[in-house]
Amino acid sequence: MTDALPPDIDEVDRQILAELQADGRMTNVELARRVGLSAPPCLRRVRRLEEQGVIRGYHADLDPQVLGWEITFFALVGLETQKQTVLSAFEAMVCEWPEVRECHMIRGGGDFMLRLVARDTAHENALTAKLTDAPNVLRVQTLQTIRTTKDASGVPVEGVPA
Amino acid sequence: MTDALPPDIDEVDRQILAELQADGRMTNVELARRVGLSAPPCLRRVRRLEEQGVIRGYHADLDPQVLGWEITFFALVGLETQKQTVLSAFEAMVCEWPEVRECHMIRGGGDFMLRLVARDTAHENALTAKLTDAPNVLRVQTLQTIRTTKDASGVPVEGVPA
DNA sequence: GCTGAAAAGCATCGCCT
DNA sequence: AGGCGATGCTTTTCAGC
Repeated sequence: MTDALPPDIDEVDRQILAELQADGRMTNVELARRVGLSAPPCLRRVRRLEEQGVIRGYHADLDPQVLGWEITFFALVGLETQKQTVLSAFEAMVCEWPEVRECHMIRGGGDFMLRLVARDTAHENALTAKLTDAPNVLRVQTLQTIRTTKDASGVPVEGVPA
Repeated sequence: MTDALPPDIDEVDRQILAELQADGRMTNVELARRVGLSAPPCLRRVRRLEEQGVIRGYHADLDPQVLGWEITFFALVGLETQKQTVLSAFEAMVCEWPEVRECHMIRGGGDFMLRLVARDTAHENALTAKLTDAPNVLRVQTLQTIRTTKDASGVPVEGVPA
């Protein structure tokens, strides 16, 4: 019933991760209280999880719309070849665009899934055109987000029943 | 050259947002130093941004693989109807699955884009089957992530040239 | 709206169990 | 490994500008 995890992460570590994923600015004293430890060992565990790379960082979660990003959309991009140099060049290009927030290679090469933000429809169209006109791009399918019901950027901390 | 933003967010606020998006656990003293303020007004600005909803929260960023989530994939789900009750029921169902991390309605109804995590291929297949067999689901297309080049969950804080 | 000082609370270290 | 106590820093409030 228990998962064998590569670095030894026990139940207390999981609780710590769940708490910090929910509130990354929680004080160590409060965190220690919640997991039933005193402050020093709790902090030692957090530092260890950071050093091990289990915790990769802490980020403020900002509202895109308030900052002027009215539109979130996805783009499925197909390239003309699967040549490694072409794939890498495409990745390098889109990673430099600030509107591109995520870039995932899918299905073994030649296809990418991007998540982008845009200020308005005109901006979205301009970005789509920029993608379509980029070197070696064969097709671009955009999927515009109408509404988002769940947006949990993190991962489940507990193992779940399959 | 300057954007007119709904709640009055000035250049210092933007700097604060950029810093906290990059490091959500930065101390207020360090943040104040970086934006060229003393600690008290800096803290007041952060609190105001939190109350206004510009900052929605702070989260630890965890490594999915270390926690046993080897696979991230997207699922494009088409429903049989666009009836509001059916759409809401589908959303409510998938939002309860812990493996579903994001749920976006796309293209005006009837279609959803999900981001999911799975422990292994068997788990992924089980999840896909569970989606396919769910009420009113017409088709499911899964897009498995091979590698991720950029994964910036946040948004650009500066306006960008269109 | 900012600065500066002061009080309360927190992070962090060394040592002990 | 976890807990206790001490120290220095941080947060937070409150006058005063």
